[in-house]
Amino acid sequence: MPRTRPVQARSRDMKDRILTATAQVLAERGYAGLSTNRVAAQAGVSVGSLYRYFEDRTDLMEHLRRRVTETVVRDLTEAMVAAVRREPFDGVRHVVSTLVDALVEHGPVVKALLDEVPLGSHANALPAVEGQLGQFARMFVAQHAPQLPADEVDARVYLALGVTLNACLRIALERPDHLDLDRLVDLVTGLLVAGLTLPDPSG
Amino acid sequence: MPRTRPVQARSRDMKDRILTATAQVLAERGYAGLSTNRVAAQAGVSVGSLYRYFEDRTDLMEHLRRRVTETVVRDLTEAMVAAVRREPFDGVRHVVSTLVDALVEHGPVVKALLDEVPLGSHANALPAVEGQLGQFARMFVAQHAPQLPADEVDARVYLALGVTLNACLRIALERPDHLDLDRLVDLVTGLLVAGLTLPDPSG
Amino acid sequence: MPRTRPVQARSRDMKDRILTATAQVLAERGYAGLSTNRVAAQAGVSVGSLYRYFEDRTDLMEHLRRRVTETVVRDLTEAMVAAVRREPFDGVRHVVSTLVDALVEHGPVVKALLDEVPLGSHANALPAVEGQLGQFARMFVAQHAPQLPADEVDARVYLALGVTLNACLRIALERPDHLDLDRLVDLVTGLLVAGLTLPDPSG
Amino acid sequence: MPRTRPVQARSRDMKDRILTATAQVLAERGYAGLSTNRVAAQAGVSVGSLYRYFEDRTDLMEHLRRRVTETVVRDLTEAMVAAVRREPFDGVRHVVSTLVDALVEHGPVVKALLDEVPLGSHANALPAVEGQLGQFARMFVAQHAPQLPADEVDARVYLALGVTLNACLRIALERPDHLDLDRLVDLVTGLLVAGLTLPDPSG
DNA sequence: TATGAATGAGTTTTCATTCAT
DNA sequence: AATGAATGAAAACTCATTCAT
Repeated sequence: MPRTRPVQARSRDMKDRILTATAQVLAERGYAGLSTNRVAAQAGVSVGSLYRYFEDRTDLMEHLRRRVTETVVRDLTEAMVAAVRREPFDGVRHVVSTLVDALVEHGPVVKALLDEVPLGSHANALPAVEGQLGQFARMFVAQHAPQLPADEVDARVYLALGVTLNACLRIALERPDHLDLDRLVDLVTGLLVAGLTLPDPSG
Repeated sequence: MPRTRPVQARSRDMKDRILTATAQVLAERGYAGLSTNRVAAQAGVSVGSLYRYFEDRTDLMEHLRRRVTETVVRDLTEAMVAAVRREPFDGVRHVVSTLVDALVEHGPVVKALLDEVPLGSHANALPAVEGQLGQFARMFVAQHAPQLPADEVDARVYLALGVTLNACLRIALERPDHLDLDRLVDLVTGLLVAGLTLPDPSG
Repeated sequence: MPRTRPVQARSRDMKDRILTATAQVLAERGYAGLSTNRVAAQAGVSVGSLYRYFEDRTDLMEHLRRRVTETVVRDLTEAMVAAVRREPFDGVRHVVSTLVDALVEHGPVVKALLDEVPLGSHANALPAVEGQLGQFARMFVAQHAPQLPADEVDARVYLALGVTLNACLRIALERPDHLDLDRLVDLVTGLLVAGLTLPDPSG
Repeated sequence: MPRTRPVQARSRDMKDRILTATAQVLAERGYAGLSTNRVAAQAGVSVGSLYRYFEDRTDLMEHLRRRVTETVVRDLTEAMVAAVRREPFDGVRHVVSTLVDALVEHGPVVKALLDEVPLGSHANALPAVEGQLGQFARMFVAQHAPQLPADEVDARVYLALGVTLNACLRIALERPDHLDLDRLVDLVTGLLVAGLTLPDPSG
């Protein structure tokens, strides 16, 4: 019976520990208050170790992004599977609602990720999430508005992604108390469905 | 005939020069690469001068934001005035299109402004713009969907703002070449109109 | 009748104005809060002018010191003249009391002067005052302890100066409320008289 | 046999090195010429390191003060213990002499410490020393002038402290060559004894 | 592998001083 | 003479990154 686990496992532990610490520091002191030294301290690990497991401050953020993304994508995938068995509106609503929940859960980290992205529009702060959503949108269009030409679909999906992700972020991270979360989710759902399926408004 | 312009004019020049330099640095090296020294150098001015004209790094950003905001709001206001004389869809489209154009014009600065805001969703990086848009949305609802209850209006406007601003940002700053700008503007317009006027989807 | 006063007079006015402003700034914001720009502003004068009338920050302080010194020395001289007509103890007490009063009057400026002096012991922050006191001490010794040898007198005067000036500063600037000013002045007087006249303690 | 000393020892070395460098810079360029960068350079250490070992510029000065204070207080305590076994005058003289010696040893640092204190009278630049002296003065009064009322004792001790400390500083740091150190110590001793024990001069 | 002391370039900000007008 | 905009050296402090142990 080995007293030590295989190297890869321990390495995974360290990475996880450091990523978790990063998320904590982010939650407690914001992106501006993040420093590699602080992360290492929070993880109960030396800075040196942090640099053994991550190239770089950038690399660290990249991994954290990946980690969050993976969870959200997993949730989203599940929701998408469940969605196909429901009525169109209910299905979309389920996906939107799942996304909002996932974003709420990772609130501070997501915020930090957004701040870290040096781009104006933050839709692609979570590129994988966006990809997953895109897939869903395409499926939805194929099923409920099959008559749309390919480039029209591209344009609509492009917008729908940004709109949905941004709306969900707003709802998850900034919703004023007097607005009902469920109602907002309803509205986003309606918007998304309309945006994807409405006949060409300019036609 | 005086060889020197009045003090106030020169002072305005300096402020402008520094703000312009800030925008340039922002465009070239991003918000992370911005420093008071760099701005001063770019403006061909001493750091000391920068601090004569601006309280603070914060103050500098605030002024820059104001500068951009003012232009955009001015354009927007004009567009809103013109909009009331048109058909609903055309009016909205005009407003959206104007917003996109204004954002294109100030691209890099807007990006930097967005990055500077430590919030996840960047809808309110340009609060005045958002306010102006909100006003427009409320007017539109009052005119075309007067039957909606007050809190429903609140929720729809809240979402519409985020959605529109975000969509316009995406279009202005990140649009992939293969997507047609005008088509995207059409879509956003459609989305906005639908979002604001569609009968209660859950009802 | 000339509308303008002679140059020298106006120059004196400016100097005075600036020195007064310096004292004010000192009183309001302490030595650390003093800056040439601030002084100029307070005087309602440009920095340029300040540098026309004073070489230097140092020069400015030097002049301020001189100004305070002169007032204190004037008061002290008067007191000394009055002192010779009194009983020894009363005379000394009058001088000490006058010194304390003068220091109280110029409190903040004196403090700043002390802080500005790069020497540990502050006895000679006000060299002229010290000189004046020294003269008085020597007269007093000559009259009341004529038997002391010259070098003994030197030593006693040297100490008496420091002791007296320091004690008066303490009394004027730092006296805790529960200690009676008059009583402290009595004690200093006693100390001074004793220090100057007591027979050689080691002898 | 370990080639490296334990961490704590090395850490102590660094602190010491930096404090020593601080004292050197102080001695060479005065308090005004002190800067964290300069200290680090003098210590042959990076600024970063300085900030690893000291919170702050303030913290650095505080530690330096503590360091000096501790030595002086230690010497003083020893002297006080020895003093009780001697004749009154001899005992006091021993204490005074010890104080002067200690101040001579730490000359430049003490000067800087005095300059750092933003107060006019510098008696309490070394609060612990003053405290220690105060204790001694009270003991002395209790033993040799027990008839004095409490508030009179307060006033006398208050003055005695300032006077003694200031006189010792003068002797240690500024004594002109032609005055004999021992003679001055005698005089201060006499003054101190007289000041503490003389019957009420105003009575 | 892990550690964490050490580094030093870089940041924001202040202020004495100059000089063109 | 007077002005005050402009200067730029210098200060305190931070933090990503390295490397000897």
